[in-house]
Amino acid sequence: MQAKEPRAQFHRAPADERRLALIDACAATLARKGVHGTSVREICAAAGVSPGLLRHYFSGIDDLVADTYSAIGAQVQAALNDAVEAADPKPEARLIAYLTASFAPPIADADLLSTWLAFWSLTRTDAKIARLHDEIYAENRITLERLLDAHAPGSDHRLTAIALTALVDGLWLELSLGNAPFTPDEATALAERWLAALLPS
Amino acid sequence: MQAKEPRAQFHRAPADERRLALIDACAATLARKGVHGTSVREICAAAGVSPGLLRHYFSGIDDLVADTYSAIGAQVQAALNDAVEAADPKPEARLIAYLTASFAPPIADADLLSTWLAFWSLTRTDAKIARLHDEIYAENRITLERLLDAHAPGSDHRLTAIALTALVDGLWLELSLGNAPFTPDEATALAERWLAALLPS
DNA sequence: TTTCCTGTTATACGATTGTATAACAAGAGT
DNA sequence: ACTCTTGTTATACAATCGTATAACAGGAAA
Repeated sequence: MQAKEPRAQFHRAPADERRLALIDACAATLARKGVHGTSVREICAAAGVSPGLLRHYFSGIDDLVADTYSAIGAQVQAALNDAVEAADPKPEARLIAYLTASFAPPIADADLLSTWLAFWSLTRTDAKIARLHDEIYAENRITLERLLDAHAPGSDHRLTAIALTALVDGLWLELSLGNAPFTPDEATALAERWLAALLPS
Repeated sequence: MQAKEPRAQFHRAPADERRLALIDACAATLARKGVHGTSVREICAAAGVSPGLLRHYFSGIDDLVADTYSAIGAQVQAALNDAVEAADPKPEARLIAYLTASFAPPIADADLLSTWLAFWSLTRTDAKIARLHDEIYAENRITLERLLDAHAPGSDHRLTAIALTALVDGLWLELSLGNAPFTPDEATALAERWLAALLPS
């Protein structure tokens, strides 16, 4: 004799809010459980919602993951821009703020890296994710080139921006992966030193 | 009426050979199908072997993935060392060869990156993988520091090695992800230029 | 208070997952 | 030619996957 379970109580949320909750839950699950452990049921459990609801807001789990990439990418850009605006208005200070923001929260974060790795690995198999990647990185590069130009006008900063992006990404990666053989402060010092060496003012 | 399938022919391979075949198949599957698409059956199909055989050589799929990380890590180190030995014996040439080998095959390779991303993402969830990561990166850093010391003896190259590793990793990453806004030659030129700027000879 | 829309839950489905088990056969040793 | 070990296949299993469907109930509108 099975006692029939009473249907769980629930709250009707505005569409935007629920979509966002699912996106957050997706990012959190990607971070904590990895690609392998991220399933519809796991995401919905993290969002405190029944498994079926995912497909009421997204056409499928792949669609949700893509939207999560979009959202996280925008969050990162926003955090970087915030760091720039919070800095001393001198072009050099703004530039350094942009570069070194990656070595402090919320950018230097193990959870963020984990989700980011998931997106990178999907780049090969998912065309939509690949397009998002190109967009996000192009925007990042343009922003950096603009800051470089404000600091040292006139010359072409394409390759400098590429190299600085690579340096920052590499440092951010090891830092967020954990057990890095250097501190965030050392990473910041490195970025400043390399910038000075390559852009004599 | 189902006609009984005749049992497939098979070849009895030496243990080492079959283990290696499974490891290669695991790497290839990780690269082509991503973490999500890498299953016991998929790996064994790639190895041309029945699904059950995996557990005759490995305690499970996680064990195989860890061994694959070991093997791929060793292959990468070997390729880097080969590049160094093939270079002009001058310390500077050896150092540059080590740094720029990442921008040419077999290191700059989309498949290699895909498997590497899988390993990175497992770092969070799998303790064995995390330990392997630390070992591989420590070895890489020590090698680089040694090459730096041969080129410019006396000073402490810890932070220089860290920064160069980050730069190279970042460039390698974008290059192998595809659609990079720079060529392998430009990456090589960048590494040389930055090295010269930071290590005046 | 009642109605009614629809956001939400619950359940079911076939496909696929990792692993366990037993039958088979390849090929070396005799 | 025969035996015997064991590498290999085939099959089965419970668990979990993504998705489809229908019943339920929250809560704004009337």
